[in-house]
Amino acid sequence: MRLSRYFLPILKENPREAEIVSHRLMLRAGMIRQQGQGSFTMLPLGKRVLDKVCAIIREEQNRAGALEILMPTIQSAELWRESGRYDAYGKEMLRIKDRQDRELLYGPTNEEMVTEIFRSYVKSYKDLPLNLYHIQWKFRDEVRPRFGVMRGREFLMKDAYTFDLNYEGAKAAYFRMFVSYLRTFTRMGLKAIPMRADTGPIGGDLSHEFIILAETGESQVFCHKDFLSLPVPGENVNYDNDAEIAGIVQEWTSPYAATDEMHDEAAWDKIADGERLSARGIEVGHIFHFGDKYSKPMGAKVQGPDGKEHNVSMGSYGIGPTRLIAAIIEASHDDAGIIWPESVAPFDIALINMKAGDADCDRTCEELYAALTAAGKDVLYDDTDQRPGGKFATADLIGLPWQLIVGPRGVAAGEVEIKNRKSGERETLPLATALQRLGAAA
RNA sequence: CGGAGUGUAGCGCAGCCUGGUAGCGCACCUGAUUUGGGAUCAGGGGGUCGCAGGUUCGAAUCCUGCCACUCCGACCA
Repeated sequence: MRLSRYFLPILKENPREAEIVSHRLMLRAGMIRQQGQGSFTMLPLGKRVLDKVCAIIREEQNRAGALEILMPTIQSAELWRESGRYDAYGKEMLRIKDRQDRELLYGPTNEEMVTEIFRSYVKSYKDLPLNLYHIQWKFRDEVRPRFGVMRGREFLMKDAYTFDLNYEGAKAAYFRMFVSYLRTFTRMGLKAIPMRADTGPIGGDLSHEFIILAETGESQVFCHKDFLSLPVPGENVNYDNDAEIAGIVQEWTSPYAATDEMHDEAAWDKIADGERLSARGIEVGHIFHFGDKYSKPMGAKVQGPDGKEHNVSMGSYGIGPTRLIAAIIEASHDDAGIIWPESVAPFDIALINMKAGDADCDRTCEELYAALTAAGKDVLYDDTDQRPGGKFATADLIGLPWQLIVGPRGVAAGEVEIKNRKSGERETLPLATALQRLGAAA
């Protein structure tokens, strides 16, 4: 992509309304446009990051056996009356009426709808387990939206819903999502720590929040240092092997970890001083087993091997992609701007032409652009006639992992410079070597 | 929903107290000189001063009501 043809409305100054760093940087880097309280347009750069984040989520959901669907945003009040939640859900639910005066709502979540889908097709235990997920916009009329996309009113959400014959099956399904989440967040360059969450009236111990550590996190968290070095399962993890999956979950739930709501001072005190990690965290995912909470009132039953009908045992598993983007920035930035992990960077490389209009610089840049693009790299080519300082500042701000800098002095010597955004290291290299370094055959 | 605050050009702000018809920096357009870490000079365009009433000869400025947004709290992915 040529910057001269791109839409990248960067801001030099901090917008007044943005307090936290991710909100500031997303606005400054031209990723988002606020359209109202807690609602945002994803501009081209932001959309690219969102797509990368969603792609990783999809790959890991699919790998763990979940099947993607897409449910509507507008739901019928009828459905919610079946579960009893139409009245129970508070003012956060946006209730609307259509022209026939039918009562509708903009979905804050989809348990009822997915349960309705399930019950109308699935009648036998032989069709289980089943895991359906979707990535869809949700609306919650939050009392107080804040922190940019971190707590919006309209936000994108990945929700998976599992259906199993009994608790044992549901637990295995829960574990698969647990492991899938470990892989998902790791692939985004995040260290996510699963922490026991409050299960409320449902009870049990099958609810975890996945928290990433960031200085600006909204909640206080406590955990054992061991989490920082626990191995994350690789691509070859076998989701069909319940014992293997359970073993991983066992390993990841053994050390102490709790948010301040679930904090247990007694257990905390037993950990040696040097082993404790007390930090701020951001919740990026939440998994929850809720048994027959919806299947029972809504009649989602299957016939078991015993010939009897069983209410299916369910769970739901959320990840907020829009929130994740902000969380990644909170965890990875410096004074100059964002530092994208390679897996979610909107482009892989910023190709900077230091002197657009100079025949040698232009030609060299075109060659590099063509070679890198041919090698499958996403390149943002700064072909504008801005001054070098401005180009560097922009490149640092939008945080692409690599900068490939082409200036008249280097070009005359057959050399270009590459800079790693994260480490700040720069190297002057012959063209061919630079290409190799950036993953394109020379 | 309680408390605090802010709305003046695309962004950041001054002007308001003490009323006289709007200004600064950045950004934008034209031209010239520049070009390795946010250039310089000259010229130029852009504003129903959040909205609606009121006071006044005259309102960005004073008064009333409303709206929007931000921050703190209770709540939440």
